[in-house]
Amino acid sequence: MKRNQVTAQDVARHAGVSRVSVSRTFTPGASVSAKTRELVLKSAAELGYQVNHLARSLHSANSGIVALIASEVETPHRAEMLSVMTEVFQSAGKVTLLINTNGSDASVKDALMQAIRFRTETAVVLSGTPDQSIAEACQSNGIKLVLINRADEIENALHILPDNDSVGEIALNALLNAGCETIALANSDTQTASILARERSFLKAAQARGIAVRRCTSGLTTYESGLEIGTDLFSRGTRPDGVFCTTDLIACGVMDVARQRFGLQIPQDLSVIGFDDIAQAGWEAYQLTTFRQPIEKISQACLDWSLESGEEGGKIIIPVRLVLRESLRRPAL
Amino acid sequence: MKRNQVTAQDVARHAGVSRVSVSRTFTPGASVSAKTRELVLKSAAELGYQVNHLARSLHSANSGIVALIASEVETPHRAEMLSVMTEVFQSAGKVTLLINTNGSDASVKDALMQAIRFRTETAVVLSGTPDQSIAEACQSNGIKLVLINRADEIENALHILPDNDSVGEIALNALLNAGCETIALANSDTQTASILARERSFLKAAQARGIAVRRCTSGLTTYESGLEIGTDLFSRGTRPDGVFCTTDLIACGVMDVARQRFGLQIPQDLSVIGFDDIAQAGWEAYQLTTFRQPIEKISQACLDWSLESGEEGGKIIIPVRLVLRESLRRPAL
DNA sequence: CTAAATAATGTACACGTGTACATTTTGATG
DNA sequence: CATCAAAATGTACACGTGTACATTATTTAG
Repeated sequence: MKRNQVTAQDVARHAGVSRVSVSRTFTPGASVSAKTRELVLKSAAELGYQVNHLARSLHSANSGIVALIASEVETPHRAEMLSVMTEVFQSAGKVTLLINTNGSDASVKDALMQAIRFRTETAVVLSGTPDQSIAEACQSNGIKLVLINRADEIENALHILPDNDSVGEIALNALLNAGCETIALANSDTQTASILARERSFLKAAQARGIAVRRCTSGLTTYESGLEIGTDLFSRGTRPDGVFCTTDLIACGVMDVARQRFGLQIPQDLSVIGFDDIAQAGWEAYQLTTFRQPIEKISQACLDWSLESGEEGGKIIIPVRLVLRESLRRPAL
Repeated sequence: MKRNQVTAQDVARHAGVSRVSVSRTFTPGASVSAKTRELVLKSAAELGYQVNHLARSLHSANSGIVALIASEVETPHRAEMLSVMTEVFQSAGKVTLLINTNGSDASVKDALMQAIRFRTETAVVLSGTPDQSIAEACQSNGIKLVLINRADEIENALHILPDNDSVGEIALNALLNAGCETIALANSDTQTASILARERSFLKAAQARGIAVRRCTSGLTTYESGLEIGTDLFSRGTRPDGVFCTTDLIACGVMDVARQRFGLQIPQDLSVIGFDDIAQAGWEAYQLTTFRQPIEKISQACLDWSLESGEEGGKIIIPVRLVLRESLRRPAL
């Protein structure tokens, strides 16, 4: 019950050379005469031969495989992240295993187990937090661990996270500069490290100035939650005229419900700030002022660290930038 | 320069059993006593051992790897597709290699070469069209080929495409039922098989009824193209009051420019139909009537065929369904 | 042309795993 | 306890590749 595939042996026979000559032809820097290389390449092309990287990688140190572990892949921000990540890793000759951790809590562990089974060089965790035991299992199998937007510290892993602490101050300033007087914060109920950090820094900045903030949370980090939060915000109590949403999806929901159900004009009646700079934030219907993370830089940092030989982890704080659009009454300076 | 990893040998030593016993413990249906199995599992957990699937797969027929080949992964429809596909394949114990073919034409070929190198069981091509030579190379390496939304026929490959031919008739009827009198078609300039097919079937249906259709195309299949097309549609000639857009992204652009720049009300002044049913189509700001493909079914069909032992290809036409929302004046019956 | 140096090829083994076959252990039956 | 069947374990090899080492062919230096 063997699978039918073209092997180096087949090419060797077809080209009338030895099997090692085939191997050497496809090994950069190996010693083969121009003539036999020619023969081998021709036969390989004819037979449709490609080096079996699975076999190669059980001999050499590197498998050339990187695992991307993420949930909610269909979400705009995640999808962009994955797109850039795959591009960056591919341009370095790596190949990416996309492991979808939908829902289940245990699934991050399962995902990392898969990463081990396929002897991934690196595992980039974009959602969920691995516990120490599985992290150790990764490392004892020579797998480097990168955590994106995770607060929890894991020994020897690389942590990449946006500068959430400075976000609150910037957002608050922008809202105040826009002339907002009743400030609100819209967040999901998800206990994700990064959105909690944004919330915390916003509340802290407000407290430092003695400004009251109405905090309104609901559901998951989705557009639909934005609708709910918006409904709650505008139908009860004093209407806020400035909202910081921890996510663009939530912001879009808040904006839509503000306009459609409450007849509010943006930015005349309401200023909104989001986070992520998803494609829709730039759409005419929203023109949302939001924070952008340099996804390319994050991906590049992942790759660079992944290629390093060292073992020690680290922490990279990525600066974020406020992208000014029309959802603020007067652009902040 | 060996990589440090835990092997079955290590586990065997640690558990005081033979290496094969370890192998058998992780091979369903193999004969191991409960006692040694216990020992092995305990040691494996302690050492963080996971079976090396790369090594396993060069002995057995199946690698357990499936390749998803796509460009524009950050796009809503693609992202959803990938999300569902990975879920479906993962639930069957497979692992997915995401290969991003951004831009370059040759890159589909490169992607398939990667698929061969990693001895993928199946390669699902979501964008770009492979030529016959590389398709043959895949098959001589035992890789099954699935083409999604590709018109070109490839020997022994599975072709899955939506029922584009019936789309035109349905869309036209819906627009006419909504009372539209000046009909337009908005499309990108991309020569993608599926959107060309939709355009053709729409024009054909209109011609069969003697209805004139203004055809307006521009750029890539993006939101921004929608803006351009919309600008062109509403600033020159008779204003259409019904538009079929071959893609939701284009539809969103058309809707936005219609409202923001031309003050048109939807659906009072303009009825719009899209295709794909991306998440944004359901957002309050759009409420776009659009066609939905059963992505889960498509993915499942992929998986099923992938698991089949047979070699022969086939063609599956997937029915599409019109999702009625508020972008049509009067809902079609 | 010979000797030495270099390049090219061949041989043998290693990587980590699964499995056919042979062997040993266990358990059941008389 | 003896006998036999079944279960468990061990041995040896295979999967497709890379590479150290030995060997042969080719080039260079003298």
